[in-house]
Amino acid sequence: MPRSKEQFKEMREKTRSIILEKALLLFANKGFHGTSINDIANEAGISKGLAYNYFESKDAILQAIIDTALTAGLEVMNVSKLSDDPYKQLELLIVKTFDHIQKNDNYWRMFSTLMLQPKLSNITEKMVNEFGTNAMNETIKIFKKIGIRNPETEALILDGVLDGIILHYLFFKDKYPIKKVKNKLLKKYSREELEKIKVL
Amino acid sequence: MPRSKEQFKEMREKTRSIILEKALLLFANKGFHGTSINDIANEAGISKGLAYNYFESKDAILQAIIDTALTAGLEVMNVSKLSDDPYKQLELLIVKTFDHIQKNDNYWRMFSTLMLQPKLSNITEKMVNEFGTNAMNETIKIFKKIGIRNPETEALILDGVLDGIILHYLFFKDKYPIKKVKNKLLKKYSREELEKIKVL
Amino acid sequence: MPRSKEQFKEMREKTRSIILEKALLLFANKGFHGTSINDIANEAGISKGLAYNYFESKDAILQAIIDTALTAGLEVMNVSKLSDDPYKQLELLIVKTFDHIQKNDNYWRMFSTLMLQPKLSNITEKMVNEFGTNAMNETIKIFKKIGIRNPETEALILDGVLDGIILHYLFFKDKYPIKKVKNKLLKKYSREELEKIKVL
Amino acid sequence: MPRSKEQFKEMREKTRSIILEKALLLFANKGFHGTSINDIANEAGISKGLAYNYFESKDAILQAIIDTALTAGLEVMNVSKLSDDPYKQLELLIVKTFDHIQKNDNYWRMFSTLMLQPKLSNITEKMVNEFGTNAMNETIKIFKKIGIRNPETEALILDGVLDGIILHYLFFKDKYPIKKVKNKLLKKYSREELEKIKVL
DNA sequence: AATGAATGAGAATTCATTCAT
DNA sequence: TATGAATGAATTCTCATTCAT
Repeated sequence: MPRSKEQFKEMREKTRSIILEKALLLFANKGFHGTSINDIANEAGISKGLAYNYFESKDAILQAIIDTALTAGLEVMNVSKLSDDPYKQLELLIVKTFDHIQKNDNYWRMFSTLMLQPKLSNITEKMVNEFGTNAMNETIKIFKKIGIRNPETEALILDGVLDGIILHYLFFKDKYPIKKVKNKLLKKYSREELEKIKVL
Repeated sequence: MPRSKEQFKEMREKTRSIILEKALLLFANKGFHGTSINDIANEAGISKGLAYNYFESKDAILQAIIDTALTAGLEVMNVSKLSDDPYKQLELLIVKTFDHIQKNDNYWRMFSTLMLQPKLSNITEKMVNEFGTNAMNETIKIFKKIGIRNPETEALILDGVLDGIILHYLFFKDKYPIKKVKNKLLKKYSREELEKIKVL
Repeated sequence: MPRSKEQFKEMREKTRSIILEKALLLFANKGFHGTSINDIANEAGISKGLAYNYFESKDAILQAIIDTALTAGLEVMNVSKLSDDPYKQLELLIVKTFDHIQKNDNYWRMFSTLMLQPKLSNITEKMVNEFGTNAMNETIKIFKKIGIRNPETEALILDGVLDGIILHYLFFKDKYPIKKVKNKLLKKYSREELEKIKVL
Repeated sequence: MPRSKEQFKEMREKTRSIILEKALLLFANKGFHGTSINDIANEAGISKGLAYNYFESKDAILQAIIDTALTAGLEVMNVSKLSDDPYKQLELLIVKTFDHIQKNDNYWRMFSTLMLQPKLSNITEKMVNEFGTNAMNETIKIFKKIGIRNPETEALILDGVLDGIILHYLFFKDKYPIKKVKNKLLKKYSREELEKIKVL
């Protein structure tokens, strides 16, 4: 008597997510090129062949990881529906970004190593563009609402500082005083401070 | 008539720097893993075997590129001897950093892809630490001189925003409005603006 | 109410022949090596595991196809019981061969790709020998009855020309003027023509 | 001191032809799919990697074998420049074909296994078409010159019988009475016999 | 110093076959 | 009987590194 469709689906779901989980861990720690399918299979406790039952190539595993994260990541940016106050939105954007990175540091470490790797850019490019454009647009909208001069440039700087800090945090991990930096940033982008530089 | 020792040394030096130059170009465009020794040798117009006469491994080529750049890079940070005015120093730091990245974008593109790749971190770690610490110290010193509260955190933010912008610039290249962003940043870190936030 | 044994047997027989039918189609179109058990199972609408319930290996499927066809093929050759006239028999042999190939071109295309593949010859050798010998004997008998000199060599030539034309037809398919060639061949082996060359 | 260009060229030439020679032998005896690069390298006494220094893929080895043989094979067909007499040409065509096959049986055995294999047909198709068309044209020309009715159909039959006999010979090798068959065929296509069937 | 042929240790991928249910 | 997840051995291909000359 064969297993039921549900049972099979469950099995697949479980194995699939183990593969993705372990692959992410390895990609983040050893790099994409430094990780072999063998590594992933061993770590996931399955055979090399089985990995190919789930993903047609190593690239497809990466693709799946990125796709999964893309959805989650875009959600973070979506602060406009949480508040109408642009100052509050700004605060939320910063807070949620820091939160997200701290909770998903493996993913972002992996992603950072890939982002500028030209050979893989067909996989990452879509991600970066979709994500980046989305973040920028959101930030620009906020700055416009606040009434800051040159909202586009100001957005580039905010996104820059966020990404820069993320980069440093990913590299130095626990040695990086992420909390202090976050608070300072929140102050810099608080209503009081922004009022001062509105006309800059 | 045998060549003089000088001539030999000169030739070696020249070949060596051609290898490094071509390797950097390839690493930046195709990634470290995507570039083979063969590629480098072909591009440099020498044989594969000869490349090993100059560098004992592919890693050693990378090492040499990084070492070379480290020296040049550290020079950029050294703004304290150009002026005694901390505001002027800050301006110089920003201007020189942007200049440096624009003139050495291949190097930084390559470096970015490597920085977070743990397998190569024995090579890059030294670089990052030396460079990063140096930059931080310099920036902290300036902020202290200016009398800003929390100079360490402020320095982390400045270094963050610089690195973030560099990252975006490296990724988007000519599509990135680097000039506008630079000017905005210079304003943000000008005497007038800093006076306002001194007590932040 | 359990199904009767008859019903079960019938179902098995049906599934078995679906497998063989689909396998033949795939072998003919993608080659034996180019066809996976998965392909066959999918095409047959069953699971991979079930295929192994019917055949113990991929080779066994091939074996079964060949065996099935062997029986049908041998029937074609059996012209002696349809007429006593050797000229009529010759005509029938040619006509039936052409008919058979046109109706079973998938089978013969598959078979041709296999015939000279030594690794599979343990499977095909029996087939070729049994079939070939049979055809030859039949042809020799006819030529002897007609009274042609060197009936063995003549038979080799007739079998040769038939197989050669089949090969060309299988390769060129609809582009090959099979009808014209058949008619010409029938003339060449007609009573009138054979009388002329009897003493050749 | 490096080897001279000549020395390198010689080395390459030698290794290359060993690879091709051994590959042909293996392809003919074990089939294309039944032969691994490892087999070829072992047989050729070189490392697997070196084989890839000479040919970029297993397909490329096959391609090279076919290309080499194509040139040689086309030469065989070129009987028109050896004599102006169409009867003599016909005789030469038959004799040279038999000779060629006997001397190159490995090649033709390999080729036969490939010809109808759809997956490889992009490699073999060109060969078959070029070769087949050439042979046909040559034969048609001869039959036209002789003044036979339906020279095209007659050519299809001659080419058919030749290919059929080749096929049988390749399969049965020494058990096949190739000499007798050749002589009988020469008689069938001699001036005397053709005169008889001219009007057929 | 210089060449490029040669090696060999992996890497990704495929697929016939087995197995637990 | 039936399913498809799981295995593992084999296969193609890559490339840093060595070596003979």
